[in-house]
Order: sequence, then structure tokens, then C-alpha cells
Amino acid sequence: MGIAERKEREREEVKDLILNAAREIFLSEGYENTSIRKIASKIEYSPGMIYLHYKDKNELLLALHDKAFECKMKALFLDVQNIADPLERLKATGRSYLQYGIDNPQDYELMFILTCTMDALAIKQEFWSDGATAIGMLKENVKACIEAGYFRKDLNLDETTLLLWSQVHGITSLYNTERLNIYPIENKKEFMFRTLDVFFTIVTTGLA
Amino acid sequence: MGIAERKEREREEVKDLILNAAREIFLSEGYENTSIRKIASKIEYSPGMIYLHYKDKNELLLALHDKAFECKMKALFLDVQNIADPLERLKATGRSYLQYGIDNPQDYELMFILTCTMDALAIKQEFWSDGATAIGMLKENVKACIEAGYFRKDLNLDETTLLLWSQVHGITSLYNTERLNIYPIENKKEFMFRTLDVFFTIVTTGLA
DNA sequence: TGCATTTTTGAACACTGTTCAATATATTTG
DNA sequence: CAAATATATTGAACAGTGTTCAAAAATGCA
Repeated sequence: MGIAERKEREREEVKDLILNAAREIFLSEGYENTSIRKIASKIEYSPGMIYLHYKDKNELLLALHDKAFECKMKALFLDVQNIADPLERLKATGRSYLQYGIDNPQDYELMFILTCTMDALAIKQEFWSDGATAIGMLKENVKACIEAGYFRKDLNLDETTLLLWSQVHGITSLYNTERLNIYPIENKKEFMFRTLDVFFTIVTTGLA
Repeated sequence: MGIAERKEREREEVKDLILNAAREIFLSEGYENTSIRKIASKIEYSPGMIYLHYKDKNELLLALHDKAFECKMKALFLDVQNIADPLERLKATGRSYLQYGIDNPQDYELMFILTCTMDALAIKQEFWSDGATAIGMLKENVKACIEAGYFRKDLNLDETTLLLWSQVHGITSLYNTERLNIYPIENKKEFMFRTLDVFFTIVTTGLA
């Protein structure tokens, strides 16, 4: 009998309904102002009902994190895969990452700044596989740069990968947390991309 | 008559009493768990009393931010001033910054990650002068590196300064927000410092 | 239709930041 | 010294938070 299946499907539908409502509130009002009660009232359910689908708020936020990774970060890395030259691919990845980070500050916060997501993973005794996969692709790119002769062969793969990741993350997060307001520059975004270009310049002339 | 002066002094003492209690709770329990009621009960006052000395919670957190900058960040930059060679001074600053950031994650969050501090400044229509001063000193250091012939003369000062700042901030914040847990490395701190060394290596061999 | 099972509710608990009339303390004046 | 004024402090109240769970409503099955 298909009742169990239908129930399961309905459960998934409600879970998605919650997630989409949560996402809408999260994107428009931010992390601090996303409350269980607001989500519940948006989909016209009681607050307690959400806890029948998500263990707690952190798990719900982790689901939002997963969606952002699935929909955006994955696409970001796949989009640059058709760039044959590994160095050009690396540069394009960095620029796309920065662009995505400043265009989607809420998602970026959830993915790379807030610890509630890491807490949710820790409780489930799970690994941050989304992050590991993304950085793994970056690592492959670095490896290709070494093999193509762009970077020195004696470089440590993980160190070089972290170097790149932390550079773009640093610029992105300083901007998103308003720390770059110390610069009285009209076009801050251009300033950041120019800085990233300086980085790529010294990487190419220095790592080779 | 010295009554007004005494009152003023007493007000400052109470303000300090609040700040020290807040700091204790903040350092041991973190940002999320630092509440006005906890601070008030620690110093055996009513919650409302705190609002006679600090406009709101953000202003109190900004005061904690200021203290961290005053006590630690300033000392960090002054300590390296006796290093004559500008490049060695720059490297030492970067390493000290990273070390301070991972040794004092709560303070670091307040100074360079949380936006509540920037919100408090914005409401008071004030500039983030603590940050600007610190990065200004870094900029001076970069300038000295250019003048000493370590870096190319055509480099943009602000871009190069941001390059350095965002690199160390990136490593520090990725570690503090547990994102480096994707690396199954036993000694993560060593890994970070090695990465920073790679950065300085490419900076010296590349920026020159 | 009646019974059993599942789903959903919403009040309750212990918190949070913040305000403000009432109270308590301290100072000045008669 | 006592009364009047001025300052300091309180704590209840408001509107919110995440979370739980007994009770109520809805559904499935005989």
C-alpha cells in the first residue's frame, strides 16, 4: 500500500515548505532576525511543528547552509571547469568566490563565518563535507597549476591551497563585516578585485 | 566644591565595574552568552542600572572592543617597532597578529568579525578609528618595505596593505570559525604558520 | 461508525534586551 | 537638625527568543 510512501512524500514537502520560508526570512532579515516563530507564522503552522522536522534551530540553519552550497558553490566550481588553463581557472574561481561572497552576504556568513552550522555538524558527529569538497576542488586546481609548471614543484599542496582560500575569504569577510569602511574609497568592490589581482600577480611571478 | 568631581569619579568606577564584569563573562562564556542580566547580577546591581552607563548592549560590547584594542592590539604593533628591518617587522607583525587571534578568539571576534561593534559606531556616527590606526601602521610598514627596496615601487599602498591584512585575517578567522577542521592535521597551528611563511616567501620573491 | 494511530497545537518554561514609574539614597536649603 | 530638592537605583512590565510536551484535532483502519 502506498500510504506510507505518500506520508513520506508529504513529510518531505512540509520539510521543504519550512526550509523555503526559513530561507526567505533569512535572506531578507538576516541570521539574527530569523526566528522559529516567524517561520512558523509565515507558513501558518504552530512553532512546535517545526521541531517535528528539524531537531533544533541550528539543524535548520545547517539545512539552509547545505542548500546554499548545493545550489551556488557547486555551480561556481563547475562553471570554471571548462577553463582549460589551470592558472586562469584558479583566477576565475577566486574572482567568482569573491563576487558570490559580496553578492550573497547572508549565505556567505552561514557557509564560512557562523559557527552554528559547525555546531550542528559536530552534534550529528558529521564532517563538513561541503566545505571539504569545495576546497578539495581548489586543491586539485592548485595541483594542476604545479603540474603545468605555473607553480614550483616543492610547494606543499595544502599550504598553498589554504593560502589561496584564506586570501579570498579574508577580503570577502572584511568587506562583509564592514571593516573596509576605514578606506574612504568610493568603489570598494573594485578596490577588492584590484587587490585580488595584485595577489594573483605576485603568486604567478613568485610561486613559479 | 569637589562633590561633582567625586560623583564623576564614582560614575567612572561603576562604569569600569560593569566593563570588567562584562569582560569576565564575555571571555569565559562568549558573545552569545553574555547577557545584561548576568553582568548585573555579577556585580549585584539591577539590570536597568547598566543602561544608566551604557546606551545599549552594543555600546557595552564596543567598550569591550575598545579595551581589547587599547590593551593588546596597540601593544602588538608597538612591540615590533624596534625591529629595524621593515620586511622582518612586517613578518613579525603578521605572526603576532595570527598568534593573538588564535589565542584570543573572543576578542578577535569582537574586533574583526562581529558587526555589533560597527553598528554601535555607526549609530554614534563615529569612525572605526582603532581599526584605521592599526591598519595605518601596517600601511606605514608596507611603505617602508617599498622604500627599502623590498617591494616594487609601482605597488599601490592600500591594495598591498589589504593584501597582507586579509591574508592573516583569512587564516585567523577560518581557524577560529572551525573551518580548518576539514584538514585532518594534528597540529593545525603549525600548519597555519607554515602557510603564512609561504605567503611571506612569495611576497618577497614576487613583490620585489 | 467506532477505535487506534498519527499529526498538530499552543500554553508553559526559562531565557533575552530594554524602558520607566516608583522607590531609596544623597545633597542642599531653611 | 528637619524639610525639600535632586540624584541614583530598582524591579516589574513589555515584547520578544528557543524549546518542550500534554492535550486536542485529524487521519487511517476495521
